[in-house]
Amino acid sequence: MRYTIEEVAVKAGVSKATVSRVMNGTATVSRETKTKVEAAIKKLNYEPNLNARKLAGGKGGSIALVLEESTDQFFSNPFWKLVVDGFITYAASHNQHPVLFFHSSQETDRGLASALIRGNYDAIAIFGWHHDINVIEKLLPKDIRVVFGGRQGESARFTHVGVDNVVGGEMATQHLINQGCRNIVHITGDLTVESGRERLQGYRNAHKRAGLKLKEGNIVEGDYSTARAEKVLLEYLEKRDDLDGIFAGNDLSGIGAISVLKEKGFSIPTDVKVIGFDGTDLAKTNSPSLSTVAQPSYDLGSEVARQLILPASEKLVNVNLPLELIVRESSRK
Amino acid sequence: MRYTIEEVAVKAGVSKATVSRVMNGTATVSRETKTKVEAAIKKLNYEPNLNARKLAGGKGGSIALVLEESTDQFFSNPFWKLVVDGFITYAASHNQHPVLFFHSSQETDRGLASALIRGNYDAIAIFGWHHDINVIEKLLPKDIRVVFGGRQGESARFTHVGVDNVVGGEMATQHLINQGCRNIVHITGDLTVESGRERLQGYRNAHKRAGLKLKEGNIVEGDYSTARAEKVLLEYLEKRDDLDGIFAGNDLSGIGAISVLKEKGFSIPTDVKVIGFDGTDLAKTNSPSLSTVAQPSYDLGSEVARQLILPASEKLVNVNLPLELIVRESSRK
DNA sequence: TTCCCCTATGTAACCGCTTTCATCATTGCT
DNA sequence: AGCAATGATGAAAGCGGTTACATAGGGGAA
Repeated sequence: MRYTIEEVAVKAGVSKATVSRVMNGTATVSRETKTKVEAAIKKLNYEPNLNARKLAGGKGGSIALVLEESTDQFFSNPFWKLVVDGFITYAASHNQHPVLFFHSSQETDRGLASALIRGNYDAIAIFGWHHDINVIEKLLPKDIRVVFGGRQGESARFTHVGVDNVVGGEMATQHLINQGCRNIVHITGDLTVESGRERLQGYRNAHKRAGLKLKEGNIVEGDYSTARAEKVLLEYLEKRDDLDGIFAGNDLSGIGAISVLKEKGFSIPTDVKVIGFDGTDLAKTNSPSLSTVAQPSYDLGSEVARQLILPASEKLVNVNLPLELIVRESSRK
Repeated sequence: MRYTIEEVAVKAGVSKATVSRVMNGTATVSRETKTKVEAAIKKLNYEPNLNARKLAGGKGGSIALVLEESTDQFFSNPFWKLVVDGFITYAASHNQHPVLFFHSSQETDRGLASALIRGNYDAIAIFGWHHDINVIEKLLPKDIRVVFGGRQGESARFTHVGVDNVVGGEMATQHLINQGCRNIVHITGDLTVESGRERLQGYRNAHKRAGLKLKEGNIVEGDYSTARAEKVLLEYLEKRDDLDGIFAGNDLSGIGAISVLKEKGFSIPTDVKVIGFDGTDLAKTNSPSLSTVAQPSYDLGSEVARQLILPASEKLVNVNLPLELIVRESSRK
């Protein structure tokens, strides 16, 4: 059976209270007593009962990572692998064993909130949330720390770690313009998601700044998937074929675009230059290799984890991570 | 603030005990009282405190899915997506919101066990475990149900849901033999994992049954990844090139094998026939499409979830799911 | 009617931990 | 030497549930 704090106390010849103090470092305990208690803990292989601890008001040292993504997107986009890696690795190095939640769209927000509440985590990271942030704000107890990943938060209560997708969209578009493109198609990301809308905004901004007129017809709506990008680009090409550049909402879409272009006999980058977004390995290994605006995905994960684990006293602030333009074959002059 | 059982009791005009009984259905309660209590619960939007409940000995209704896979493998192999999908979907349809654990190899087994213990789940599914099953057996309290996925268990205490990998290996190899292959290379899976060893055994069995002599040199060790398959096959081809069939440990490896073969000028399936394992979409969309021994991945996930959720009174039994030979271009005559 | 059993519900103990409050021994100052 | 401040520790009261045990009606059999 599992030992309890009582047994540790007896073994160490002290009271439960003292054992608790030693474990949590919440009060001064003499060196001597501390040593005794620690020895007892180790000898008994004692694991505190988290339920009891949390019930009594203590922190449990458990954190959760919520992924509001279809499993399709999640598994097909290497971006997520890096984020998760960064998150888990950072957490592990701080002795935390994070738990993952998938929030499939079939479920209600309340369902998720309910699961999170019941799970009683100290801190929760949420990636890809594209609902009303209020749902979370209302449903979760105030003492649970929440950090949003990859999103520009508008909440006073929660912080976020992300990238400036507007700037990213500008970088990508500007690059194509610099390379001589004048008729750039944007295969958007998922426009129900903030990042998708922001990258589109960047695309608009770059046109304005360069004094280029933007044809609304050049904006075709994707959803971050390869299949969808291929489909919408094909539809686009049925109507016009004078494009000379494509800014795809992410690498997956960019790869889809390239495969369609190749199939249709366009030469890349001579006829059409293409750039993606995310900076995944897929872009690197694609043929031709795909230029991209790279997000520090791994760092995104680890920074979020860092914020989650920071002591409660620490004041959190929003963090914007840098983007990097990576030029490869698909957009060379 | 969150309401407690006490407040529900007051609101309903009954005692805490009765509220508890209504929630858990652990004793007979009159229709009338039951209705009152349920109304109170609904009106207050009451969510029981899981910690308190579990502390008091109740079941919490939380289940965990542990994935003992490198995130690399996990994200690159669509097999896992289906398993997770099946698991989550089944659980969701039974009002369970499962939690995922990644067990990165950096951590100690104890670390995982410790996290699991602390998390206090009612039931735990473990996929891809390739350590001593005893670790789990020793560390986890006896009242936690554990089901292993994709593994032939040898434990009296735990059940498993999986496929017969030996038979699968035989099916694949036998198929190639039927197609006329006489010099079949086996790019093994990860031999540190049971499934890898079993598929290899099937490969051996098929040779024996067919009365074919097996060249040990034809067994090249992969690790279920595409990259590794390409590497070891290239090494193999440097020495001999008279092979006429390849049984790859999984689809990922099969795809790697095909790309190497194509590059080296072999024609598929004319010169060399190839078959993979798993039945992922990757096999279907590959060019040429890859024959495979399909696992019911989705069902694997959902069956494990089903076992996890079954009432405690139910006696669990090991389940072997059927495999299916799918013949595609890569192994046609 | 009386006794017994069964149903419906309340009372209170307990799960394992944290934390407030009280106690006691020191230590430092005046 | 006397007293306050300080440090170390124990006792006990919860935290929000579950459940064993007790109690109070009601109905049927004797």
